[in-house]
Amino acid sequence: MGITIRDVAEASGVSTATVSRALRGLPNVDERTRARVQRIAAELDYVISPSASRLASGRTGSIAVVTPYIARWFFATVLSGVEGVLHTADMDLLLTCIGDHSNSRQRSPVAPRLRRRVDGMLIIAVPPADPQLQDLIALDMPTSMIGLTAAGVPSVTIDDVAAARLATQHLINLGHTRIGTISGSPSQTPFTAEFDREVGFAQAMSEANIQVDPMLEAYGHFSIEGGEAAMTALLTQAQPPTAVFALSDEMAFGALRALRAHDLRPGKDVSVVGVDGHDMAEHLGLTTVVQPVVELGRIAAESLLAQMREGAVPPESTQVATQLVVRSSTGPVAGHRSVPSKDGR
Amino acid sequence: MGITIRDVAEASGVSTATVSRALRGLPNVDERTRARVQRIAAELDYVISPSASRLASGRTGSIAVVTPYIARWFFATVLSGVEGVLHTADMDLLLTCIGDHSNSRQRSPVAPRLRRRVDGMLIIAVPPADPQLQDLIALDMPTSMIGLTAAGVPSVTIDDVAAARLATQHLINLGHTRIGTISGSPSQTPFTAEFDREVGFAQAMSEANIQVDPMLEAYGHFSIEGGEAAMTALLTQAQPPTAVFALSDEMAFGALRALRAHDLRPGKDVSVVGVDGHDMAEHLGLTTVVQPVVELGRIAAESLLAQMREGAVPPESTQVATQLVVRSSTGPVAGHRSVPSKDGR
DNA sequence: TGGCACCGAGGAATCGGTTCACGCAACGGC
DNA sequence: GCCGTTGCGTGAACCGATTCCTCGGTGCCA
Repeated sequence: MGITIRDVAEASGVSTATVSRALRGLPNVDERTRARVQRIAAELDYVISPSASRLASGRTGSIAVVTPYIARWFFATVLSGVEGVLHTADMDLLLTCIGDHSNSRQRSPVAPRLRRRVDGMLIIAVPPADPQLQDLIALDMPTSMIGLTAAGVPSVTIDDVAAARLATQHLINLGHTRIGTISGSPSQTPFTAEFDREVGFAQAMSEANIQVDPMLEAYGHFSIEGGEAAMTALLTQAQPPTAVFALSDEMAFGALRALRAHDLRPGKDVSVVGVDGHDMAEHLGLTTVVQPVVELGRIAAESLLAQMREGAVPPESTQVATQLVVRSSTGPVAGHRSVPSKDGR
Repeated sequence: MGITIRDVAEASGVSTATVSRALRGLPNVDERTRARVQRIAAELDYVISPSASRLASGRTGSIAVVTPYIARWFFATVLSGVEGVLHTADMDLLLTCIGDHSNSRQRSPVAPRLRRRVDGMLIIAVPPADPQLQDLIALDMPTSMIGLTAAGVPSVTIDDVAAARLATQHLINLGHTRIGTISGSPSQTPFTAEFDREVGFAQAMSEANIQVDPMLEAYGHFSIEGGEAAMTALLTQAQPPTAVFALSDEMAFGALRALRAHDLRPGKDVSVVGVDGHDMAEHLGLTTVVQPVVELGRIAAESLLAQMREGAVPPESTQVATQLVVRSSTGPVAGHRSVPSKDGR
């Protein structure tokens, strides 16, 4: 029922070898012959069989995207950037969710499923400690990572340390000194970003000679609910912070909600800054350090394709610039006259 | 360099035919033989070549997911449900973004790319008028649709008419009569859901003998910004509505924001209800009709797999129940004593 | 004019499984 | 004792491209 290359070859009066070369734009085909073959293939509505092509050539023409979550904003947004590039490059995108640590046992390991099945891999922000990560890297195929670094693997990230410093310095510039943090979780396997953002915060604080008060550190597990609970915990202290740095926008959203529940005005009574540039940040008036998430996906995909094309390994890592966007959730500490800020770029 | 089935056959002292059957759990293999083959395959770290298997069997073991958006909440959430099922069924998930109407010209048509490449298709809420949709259906392969119906194709949806009625009746029960709507757009290619939700609204209004005021209809293009603009337009009328039904949660978010900008309290001065059950709805206190989005994806994927397994076509369409969740964004109209509501289920 | 490089093209081996058609042995029923 | 099953297996023909090797012809240069 399917038209094969042989049908096209017969109809064009050439060999299958020539048809193959003609349709793929390879050299050693007369342009008139090529045109004829293309026309006849179109007339016959011929579609190449990917399976046969893959078997014969050894190339699969597909890329696996491995991610711990699909529906979460950051991951879905990166994915859309990746998809655009792969679509244009005419590559198949195999989506594989590795699951987070909590349910990864229920999921069959993904590495074996990828062997012989794809030509390359894109890995999105899998926690470095995830046991599956090593298996993936051990597959030893062209790979590019997003929001995650590993020795010997090209990656695309933002400078999380710098981003956190930017956010923290913004609060400091506004006169805040009692600055709380909402980070992920003390024990669980952290994302790379989590660790770096904590470092950036500490750096900014120490540069400004402000002592970090361990009482002002709360954990929000990178979720909205977690952020809300963390902020509530901070607010109910004897000496609550005047400003809070949330390691992610989603936790910052929760923090804003907690403020409202306590009848406190964001940016007036308590300032909140996040990191990510979540879609909703604008609509909630959240000051945040924006990272170009779609771009992250695009760049990583391009880098992977380049890697596969040449064999010349691209630069180990790319870092993408971030930008502080000030909105209403941050403001000067009561009684402080703000220094005209030159944040962002 | 790769281990082939022949290597396994030699090492086990059987033919490749037997190895093939043994590893795939087919009958006509002695259990002792099967165990031995499995052990040796494992020892050799043998991985079947999907390309060869596909070519020989004619089955690809993969499913295409076709969607207009990847990063938007509804689509990403459906996708995560789909992925879970396909992962468990050991099927490859080929992600293809068809693009929305505005940029679909830049994108190469997806239908030809899918031919001979997948065993089935899942189509997520593509607007029925999208020209690509016909090409996809014409591929004539097992298909299941989500949030979209078409003659002869099994689909999974919510009852959008009922959902809209539920939302509208809730407002009516609270005593509102001047009820505005924020729908998508008057001219553009609508989603199925858009049309049905408008119908449901009209039904509920006419059942309650309330005249629909065409001045109270605004367009929000299913985006937050659009919803904000639409609500602003409604508020600046001579006789603004006391309640607004937004056809999607995202537009409702924009509406809430517009309220805040006008110093109006949601649920007190103006009530807002949405449809979707967006993650953020809870955190913004939005009353909404919740649809089980992950479930939608799961059911559709299961239905597709069933369709492929048997050949017995499953029921044309599944409709999933929705639930009204009342939060703070809706409240009785000023001076009205609410009837104890029995909404939702 | 002989030699050489190059272009366009064909023949056929190959990729690595799947599956059809059949072979062989043991077994049970009559 | 013969025959039809049933259970296990094998051999070999595909599946539909890709690609290496070969080959005739042509134009160019010495």
